[in-house]
Amino acid sequence: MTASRPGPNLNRIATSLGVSVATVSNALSGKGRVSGQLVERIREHAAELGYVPSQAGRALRTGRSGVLGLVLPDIANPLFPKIAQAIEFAASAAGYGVLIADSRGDVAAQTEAINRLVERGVDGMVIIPRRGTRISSAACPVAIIDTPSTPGNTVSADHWQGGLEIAGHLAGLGHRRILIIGNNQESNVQNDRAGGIRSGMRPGMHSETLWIDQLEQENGSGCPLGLAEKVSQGFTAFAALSDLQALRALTELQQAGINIPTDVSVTGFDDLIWSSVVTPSLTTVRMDMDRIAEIAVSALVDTIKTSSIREGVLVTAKIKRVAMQLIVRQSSGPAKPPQKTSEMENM
Amino acid sequence: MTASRPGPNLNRIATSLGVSVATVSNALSGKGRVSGQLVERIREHAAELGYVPSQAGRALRTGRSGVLGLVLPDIANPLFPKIAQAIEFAASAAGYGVLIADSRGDVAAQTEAINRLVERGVDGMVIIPRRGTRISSAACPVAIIDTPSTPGNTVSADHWQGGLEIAGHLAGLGHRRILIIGNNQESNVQNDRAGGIRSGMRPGMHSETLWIDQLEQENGSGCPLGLAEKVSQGFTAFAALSDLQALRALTELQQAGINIPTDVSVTGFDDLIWSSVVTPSLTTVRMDMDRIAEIAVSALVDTIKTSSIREGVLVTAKIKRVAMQLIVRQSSGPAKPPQKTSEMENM
DNA sequence: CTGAAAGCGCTTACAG
DNA sequence: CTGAAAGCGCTTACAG
Repeated sequence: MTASRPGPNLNRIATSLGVSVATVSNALSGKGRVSGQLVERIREHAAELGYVPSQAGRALRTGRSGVLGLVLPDIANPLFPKIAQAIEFAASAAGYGVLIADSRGDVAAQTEAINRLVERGVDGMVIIPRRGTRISSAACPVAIIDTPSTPGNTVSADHWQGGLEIAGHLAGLGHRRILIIGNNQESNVQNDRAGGIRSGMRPGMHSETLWIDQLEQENGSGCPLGLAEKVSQGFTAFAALSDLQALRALTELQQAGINIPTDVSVTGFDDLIWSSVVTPSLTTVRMDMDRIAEIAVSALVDTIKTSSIREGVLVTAKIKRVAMQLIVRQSSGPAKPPQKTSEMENM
Repeated sequence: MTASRPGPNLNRIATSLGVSVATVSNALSGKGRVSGQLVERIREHAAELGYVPSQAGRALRTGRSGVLGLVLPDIANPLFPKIAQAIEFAASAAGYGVLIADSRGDVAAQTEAINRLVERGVDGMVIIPRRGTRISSAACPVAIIDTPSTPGNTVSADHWQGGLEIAGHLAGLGHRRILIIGNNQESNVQNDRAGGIRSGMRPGMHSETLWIDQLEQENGSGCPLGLAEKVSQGFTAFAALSDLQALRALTELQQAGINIPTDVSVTGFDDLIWSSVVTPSLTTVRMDMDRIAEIAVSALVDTIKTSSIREGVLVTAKIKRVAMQLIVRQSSGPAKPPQKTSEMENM
C-alpha cells in the first residue's frame, strides 16, 4: 500500500461534488475555464473540508518544489537574523518557502550545504558566501549577496558608499584622525567599507586601519586593542567596520575612562540591535535588507520561472547596489582638536 | 506533458543497467534483498551519473517530506542564530531539512506561520512560542521549546537553575544587594530566571527587580535606567535577565563613571556573542542549545516515525530541562561592602 | 465548459 | 534474488 496523507485531496473533493479532479484543480488554481458557479461551489467545499494541496504531488508533477534555499556562512553571525527574516519575508511574499543551510565552519561545509539543498529539491538559492569563497554555480539558479565588488554578486548593500557616509559624518564633526577597526582582512565587505571611509575623507584627514584578526594572531584572541594609546596619539574617531567591533571599541574606551562622545566618537556598521541600546548609542549605517532580499528573491524567482530547464546559473539583478543609510546617534566633534599632532605631522 | 527534472532518475539507471527500477531502488536504499554484486554495480553507476533522488517522488509515495518547520517568535531576536543553527544541525543529522517561518509581529502571524509550514508539508515542527502564547496543536507533531514552567514544554534550558547559578555566583563574591533587570514582565523565561535568582539568594541578601518594559512605558523607550542612583542606594550587583539588558546596564554604568567590576558587577544570560567581546566581559549563563535542539528534534522525529497517521500532537521528551552553565568572566566582589545599608535595613 | 487519461519519480507488497 | 505493477496527488494537453 502507499501511504496517504491525513487531509482530503482533490479526488475526495471531486467525488464528493460529482465532478472530475481536473475541474477541481482548474477551479482552485483558476487556470482552466470553469464556470463561475462551479468555481464558487468547489472553492467553498474545499475550504469546508480544510483542503490543503499536497506540495509533493504538485512538485512531482511540475518539477518545482516552491522552496528556496538560504546558505549562510555562519548562522551564528549576529547579522543573520536580519538577513534570514528579510529573505523569508520576500520568499514568502513570492509564494516560496525557505530552507536554511548553515555552512558551519570551513569552505567544504559550504559546498556540502549547497548539495544538501539541491538534494532537497530547492528551485533556487540565495547564498551569502564565506569570505574568500567564489561560488561558480550549483545545480540550480543562485543569487549571491555579498558586496558589489565581488564577482558574480547579484545584489548587496553598497558598502563602499556606507563608508563614504561614515567618513562624511566624521569629517562634518571635525574629526581629523580616524582609526578604522576591522576584524577580517580577507573580507570583501570590510575592505569595501574601509575603502569607502578612506576615500570619503577630506583633505587634511588621516586614517589608520587596525585589523583585529592580525592583532589577535600576535597577542592572542580577546587581547585589548590598545585604543587608549591611540587616543593619546591624537585619534578622535573610531570607525569600526561592524557594530560588534564598535561595541568592543566603545567599552574598551569607556573602561579606560575616556568619555564618549565627549572625548572621542565611535561609529559602527549594520545597525544591529545593541547599537541603539548601549550608552552612548552608536552612530552606524544601516543596510536595507528588506530591499536587498526583495531584489535577490525576485531575480531568483524570475529566473526560475523563465528557464524551462533547471540550470545552474548565477542570477543577475538590474539593481546591484542598495544604498546604506546613516543613523546618527552620536554627534560630538573632538573635544580638543588635535592641532598639534596635525602640525607636527605636516612638518 | 509533464515537467521532468534535469538529472537522471531511477528509471534511467535501471534501463541503462538492464535491471528494474524496483531493484535499483532497493539497492540504493539497502532495503530489499539484492545481491551484493548488483548493489555494488548499481551504486557505482548511480554515483557516476550523479543521481540525486527526487524528494518529491519519495514524499508523494511515502507521505513524508523529510522536512521540519521552525517557528520563531521573532527571527530578529539575537538569540535566534544559536537556536536556528542548533536546530538545523540536529535536523540535518537526523536527515531532515529545516524550513523557517517567522511569526513576525503579532500572535495571528504565529498561527499563520504555522499554517504555512503545514501547507508546505512539514512532517513536524519546532516552535518557540511568542510570549504569552499557548500552542495547543497544529496539523502535525509539534515540539515546543520555552521553559519548563510552560505547560506543554517539550524541552528547554532550566532557566530557574540558571538563576540559581547567578545568585550563587554573586553571593560567593559577597554581594548583598542585587538589582534584577528584565525587559518583559510577561515572559515565562524571564520570570523563571528571576525566580531562580531570588530563591538562590543567601540569608541577608536583598533583591529588587527592575522591569524595563514598565519603566519605558512611563518614561519612553530608550530612557536611562537610573542605575547610578541604584548604586548610591547600595546595589553592587546588576543581574540582567538577558545579555542585551546586561549590555545596556554595563554601558550605562560605565558612562556614569562607575567602574566594572571594581565598583559593581554585571551579569547576563545566554552568552551571546558580545558577552565576551565587551570590556569588561560579562559573566553570564549559557544554555546548551545543541543539546536542547538534539532532544527536541529527536523527540519530534520519534513521534513522526512512530505515528502512522500524521496527527497534531505535542511531543514530549524524557529530559525536559537542560542545565545552564555559568560562565564566569567578572569575579570581583563589591568594593565597599554595603554593611551600613544592610544594618540599617535590619533595624 | 467539463472530463478521461497520462505521467512526474518513487517505494512497497506481491509474485515469480 | 529480481521484476511487474500499483498508486501517492497533482497538472496539463487533449478530446468531447
